[in-house]
Amino acid sequence: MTIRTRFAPSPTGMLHIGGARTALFSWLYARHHGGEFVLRIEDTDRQRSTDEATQVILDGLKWLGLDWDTEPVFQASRQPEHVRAAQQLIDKGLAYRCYCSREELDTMREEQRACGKKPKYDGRCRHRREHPEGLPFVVRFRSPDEGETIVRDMVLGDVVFDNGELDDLIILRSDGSPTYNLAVVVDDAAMGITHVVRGSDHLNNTPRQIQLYQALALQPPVFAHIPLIHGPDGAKMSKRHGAVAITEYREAGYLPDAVVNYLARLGWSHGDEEVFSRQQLIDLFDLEHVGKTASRFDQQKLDWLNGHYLHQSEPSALVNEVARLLDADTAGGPDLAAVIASLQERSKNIIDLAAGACFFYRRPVVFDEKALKKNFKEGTDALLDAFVEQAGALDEWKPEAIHSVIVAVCEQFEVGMGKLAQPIRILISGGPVSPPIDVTLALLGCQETLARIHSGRMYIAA
RNA sequence: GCUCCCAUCGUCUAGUGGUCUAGGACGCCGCCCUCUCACGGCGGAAACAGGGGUUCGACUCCCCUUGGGAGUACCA
Repeated sequence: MTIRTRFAPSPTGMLHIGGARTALFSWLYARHHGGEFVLRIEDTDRQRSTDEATQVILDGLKWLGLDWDTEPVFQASRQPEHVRAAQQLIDKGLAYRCYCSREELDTMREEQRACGKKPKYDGRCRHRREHPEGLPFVVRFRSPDEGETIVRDMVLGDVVFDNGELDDLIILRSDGSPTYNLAVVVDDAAMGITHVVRGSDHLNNTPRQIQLYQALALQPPVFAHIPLIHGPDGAKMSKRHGAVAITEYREAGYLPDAVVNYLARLGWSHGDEEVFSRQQLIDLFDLEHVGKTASRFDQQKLDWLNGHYLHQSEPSALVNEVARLLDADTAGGPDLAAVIASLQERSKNIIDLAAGACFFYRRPVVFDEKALKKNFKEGTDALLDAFVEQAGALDEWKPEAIHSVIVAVCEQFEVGMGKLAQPIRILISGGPVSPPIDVTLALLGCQETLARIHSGRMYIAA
């Protein structure tokens, strides 16, 4: 049997890190087993679904590299199927029309809550015979009163629910549209989904869905409820709790491979290992090693992993993203890939890279006051004069040659390299931080270096 | 409130009755390297929530307590 998993987000909110991990685990499970991974947009709530959210889901998955196998299914388009299933249940006497108003239901629940009981529909329309003309109604599933329903979960093991706890849920709204539990069952069955991997916030729905599978005489899939990712405060990820659209991570300078690796390790593990390529993840991933405990989102570890992947990247592979986030025109300046190479090991994301690259393409207009004060002392001018003279006479403007000049000048004046390197660095970049000074100057070019040193000294003197 | 889930360093986790004086990673602290910032190297502090059982022996199995989380919609 071919394994087929799906990711079924609702486009009512942005796809965040939690949803992205659910998609990742689902995708990994399918890819590991050589199966298929499909996408279904659960847009049956027409009021709250937005095209923007749908776009974030699609863009986010593409960015992460989680490819899906067939055209995405928009659930709303399958409404006729859902209605047909509901009718089938009515015909079998397993569903019925309920004419209770929202107000009536609200009061009922309030009363139950007041008595300390779990709010449940009491089934007052179950045995109603007459069908009043023109009165709005919903369709409810007649759920069994006796016995228990067992969810056999690949992550959590067997979870037993007492059927008495489950009330008659609405499967068709008064406008005739299907609700989640009906649609998800009908569609998962129709799409041939073999394994449902989803967040454990859905665990409580699962016994209801299993009952629907049984009522519709359909084969239920295997379930795997993965623990949720909580925000740094320990609460569920939501718009309110620091949940950021997954696409924001791209803007913040993260690499998709790093995000994927981080997300995979949140809940899943493989011994002591931390770093996994995409292919290793596909080869090694399994549901057996997914833990049961919820985890917190740890930005620092993501940052570390991102740095790791950034350091390992080919500079040329980073050019486009850096250019996209760089606030300067690179035309006429040093080769961006070479600049990136010089900056890589001291950056942990694309934003750092872009920020560090900026001065290569734009002359500094202001100079860091603190750095100036700290590094420009009495002897500095003499050092700079000597450097300018000797560097200007160089036949070859290469790091080694530049390095030799700096060393020679410092030896001549019997001072450490920092006495000269720092003033130069500040003059050419505006601040006290850059790649190694010889590499930086080589990249900048002889003419530009000397021009900046000159104009910088003029500015400071003024 | 009720139902369900969960419980190892601050965080992510390894650990499936003895190999645990509990391992790794991030972060943190110290040292080294050093032209800045980083990278890197070395070292360190840091956890089995509590209480009962079961067992010759519990981090590992069972129960209770406590703590955390989810659900409880004509949302998904």
